[in-house]
Amino acid sequence: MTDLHTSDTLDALSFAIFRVHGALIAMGDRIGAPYGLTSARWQVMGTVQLAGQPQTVAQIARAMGLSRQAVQRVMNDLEVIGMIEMQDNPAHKRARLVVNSPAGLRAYEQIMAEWARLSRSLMEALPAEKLEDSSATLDALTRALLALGPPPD
Amino acid sequence: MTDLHTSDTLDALSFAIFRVHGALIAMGDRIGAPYGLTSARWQVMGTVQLAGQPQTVAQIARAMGLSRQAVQRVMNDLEVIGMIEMQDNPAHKRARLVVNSPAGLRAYEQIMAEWARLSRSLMEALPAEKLEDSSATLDALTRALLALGPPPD
DNA sequence: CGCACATTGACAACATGATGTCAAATATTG
DNA sequence: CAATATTTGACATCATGTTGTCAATGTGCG
Repeated sequence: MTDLHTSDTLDALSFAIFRVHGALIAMGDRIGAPYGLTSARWQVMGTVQLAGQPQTVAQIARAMGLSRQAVQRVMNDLEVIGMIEMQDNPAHKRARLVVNSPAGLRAYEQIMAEWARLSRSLMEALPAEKLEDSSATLDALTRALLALGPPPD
Repeated sequence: MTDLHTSDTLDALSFAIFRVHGALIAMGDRIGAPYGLTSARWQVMGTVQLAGQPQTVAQIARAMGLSRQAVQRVMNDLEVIGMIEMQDNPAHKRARLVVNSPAGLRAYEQIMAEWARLSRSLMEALPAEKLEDSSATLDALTRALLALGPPPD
């Protein structure tokens, strides 16, 4: 009857992406809550940690694929609650460098430990191969979407 | 050295989900823009349309996996710009029924036509089978996440 | 029937992200 | 070296989503 080779599959995948995105954010908020952190906040801290050295806000934003301003605001909040610290940048008077504070690092590590526990639970039900295939497919879709409509800035 | 069977794959998939979610939203905003609509707005309209009959805001929210309040606000905006209309609900004095207005339906259909065009482009580069597999995997992940931490409300 | 319970719309406060603008700092180029 | 372009932080505005609360409306059960 209807043409099963057109957009139905992509519609379904889009729906699935929206739903799983929401579920991931909710889970991230839950495991960060005991430390006063949210998904957005500890993801930023994770990007700082992953870099291995102090980063500027703009560098972190690029690594996360977010706007500079969005990361800047989260970072300001994190500094207020003492989770990160700003260091002077010898190479740039305005662009200070972000590092996780000792307290921030402790919180982040506990969150990562909890996330690792949850990951193991989740992966008991989901074959690693399927997750890897999905990653590859979603990345390909992302590239195709960006190719059709490049983001500004 | 490190255990490659733990959370790395899920970490990578999570990143991929965040990125593709952002790219989908951006694309949806682009194709809705000529009609004064955004991703969120025409997705709500699409959910109304898909239902096949007038829906309450709460029904639409449940179908989309969003909070009642988020959908309500978007719906109010859509009513202001004449894209949807509210009908009295004989079964409930407060919970009026939403339908797409003639103008709203025209806009939605044009957006869907454009989305179908884009879908076909995208699917030329992405095998339908991989998209279907991803949908299934993401849905399984969503269910597993919800099982670990049921959403409130 | 009548009362506890769930659903619903309305409103408020907040978190997150995008976008736009400006001035300062830095990089590039002629 | 000097003019121009880019990068960056700061600030504002807006769209979207969450959570919480309240009163109005329905539902179901004794």
